[in-house]
Amino acid sequence: MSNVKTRFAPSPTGRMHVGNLRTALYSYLIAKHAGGTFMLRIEDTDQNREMEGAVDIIKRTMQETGLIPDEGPDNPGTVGPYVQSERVKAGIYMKYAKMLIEKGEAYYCFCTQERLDSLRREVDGKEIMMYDKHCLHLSKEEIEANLKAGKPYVIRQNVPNEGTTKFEDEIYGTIEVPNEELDDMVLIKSDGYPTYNFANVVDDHLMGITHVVRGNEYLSSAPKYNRLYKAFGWEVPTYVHCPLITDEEHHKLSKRSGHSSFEDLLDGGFVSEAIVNYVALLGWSPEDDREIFSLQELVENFDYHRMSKSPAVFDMKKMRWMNGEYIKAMNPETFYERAVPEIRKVVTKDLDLKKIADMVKTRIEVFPDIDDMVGFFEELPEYDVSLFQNKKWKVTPEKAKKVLSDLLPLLEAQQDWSNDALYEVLKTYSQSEEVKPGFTIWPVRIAVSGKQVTPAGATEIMEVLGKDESLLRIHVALDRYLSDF
RNA sequence: GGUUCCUUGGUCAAGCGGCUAAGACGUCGCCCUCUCACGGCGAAAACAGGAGUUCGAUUCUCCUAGGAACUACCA
Repeated sequence: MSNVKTRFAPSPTGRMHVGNLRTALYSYLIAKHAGGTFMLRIEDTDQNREMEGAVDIIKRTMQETGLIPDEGPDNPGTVGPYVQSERVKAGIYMKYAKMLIEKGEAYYCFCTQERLDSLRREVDGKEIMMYDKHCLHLSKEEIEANLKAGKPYVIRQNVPNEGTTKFEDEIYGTIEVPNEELDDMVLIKSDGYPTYNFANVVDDHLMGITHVVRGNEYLSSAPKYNRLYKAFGWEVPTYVHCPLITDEEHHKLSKRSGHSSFEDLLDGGFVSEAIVNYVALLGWSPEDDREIFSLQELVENFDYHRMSKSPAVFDMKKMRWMNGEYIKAMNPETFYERAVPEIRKVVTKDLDLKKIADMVKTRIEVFPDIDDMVGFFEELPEYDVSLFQNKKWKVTPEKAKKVLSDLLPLLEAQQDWSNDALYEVLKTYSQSEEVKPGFTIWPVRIAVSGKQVTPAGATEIMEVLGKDESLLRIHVALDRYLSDF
């Protein structure tokens, strides 16, 4: 057992978008590849943004993706509690914040919202604010008096205005930031809750996290966290910042961007293994050309030193391709189970669903693709007579009419309505007429399906449709669509 | 605006001083074929620009340009 310990620390604000999912995945992989521990911590320090049921979504997502935490709210280890609101109640954060005040690394701030607002200014349409250290200069007496008077306060980190702060990231190397750029960020909010900035440092240390894996949006604030570790005299963890995942406009994926959450993808007919697999390859590549990886195979192969720095666009096309690969690799039973509900949306008749499922398996990328493909089994769609036209086989409506009229008595006499037998009938007829089988089959396909493109051969379709329905459809073609020719 | 990071085909990416610059998705073509798909074969398509360092830069350094992230009592 190695001593590597990572954590996934989401805040329960809704569905999990794929950027978060990938962070969780990389965090898991780094721990598991090293034989270490993977932990889940819930960061619910913002009561305003918290969403009912979001914790369940997180847990369910981790369950479905296989990213099972070794420690977490449901299976506590020795460093709990694993939910930050519970840690607040235990007084953990306040205790450490006060330690920082004693060291002069933090201070009480009693500034009102109005005063803070007055510090705000707008640049390029964006509002920016830098705290002016006003309360740093309060005397001991003033602070005491304010506290006694019950004035609301926050606790801020005290960052000097000179010098620079640097830290090491495993992916990005040394990052150095001038201190004057570092705001005196709030550590403890006026409601007594810690901010992410503070809770995260305290918890990661207390919970023994060795590798902090998180999104690259924290890269520029990481120096501030480093100052906190140093102020406490704690060992700084290994940082692994992951490159961003963006939409096709190259903007960070956010909850607002739509079909980008794990659950949205599941709803859209993607399988979770494919999602995990695809997302793993956004920002990391193996040594060889392999692209299909199970979670276990990822654990074996994942070396975080091969992570890339540049942001990656989430490409729905490739995601779909990969999902198609997983669908094709599914065993027929599993596929059948997942396909039936989709087929049932459009086919209510008592047909052989197993055969229909087999037809679509290599033709879809995502389950809802099935809908458009098999609707004609339920009901013959309206179609245009021009569909009978085919340049490759040189079929015209006139010729189609002859073929179908010729075939009708042969098919009516046909007993064995299996695909093979039916194909024989068509082939034999073609030979006697001295035409290619394709010439004969084309009109049959149109008549029987009302479509030029079908997920199966014409005779397979007839087999599923059954004799009565097939003949009925050929009659419809002759009487309704081809009567004028 | 400031700070930080990023920059190989449309997209994901390999490359870690010397290569005809991999591979995958997508696109296009051909083959297979009872249409479509699957499968097979093939094609088009990239080192942002400029200075250095070097015998030699996609690879190292600097500058420019472009993009992104951050800049909250959100995480």
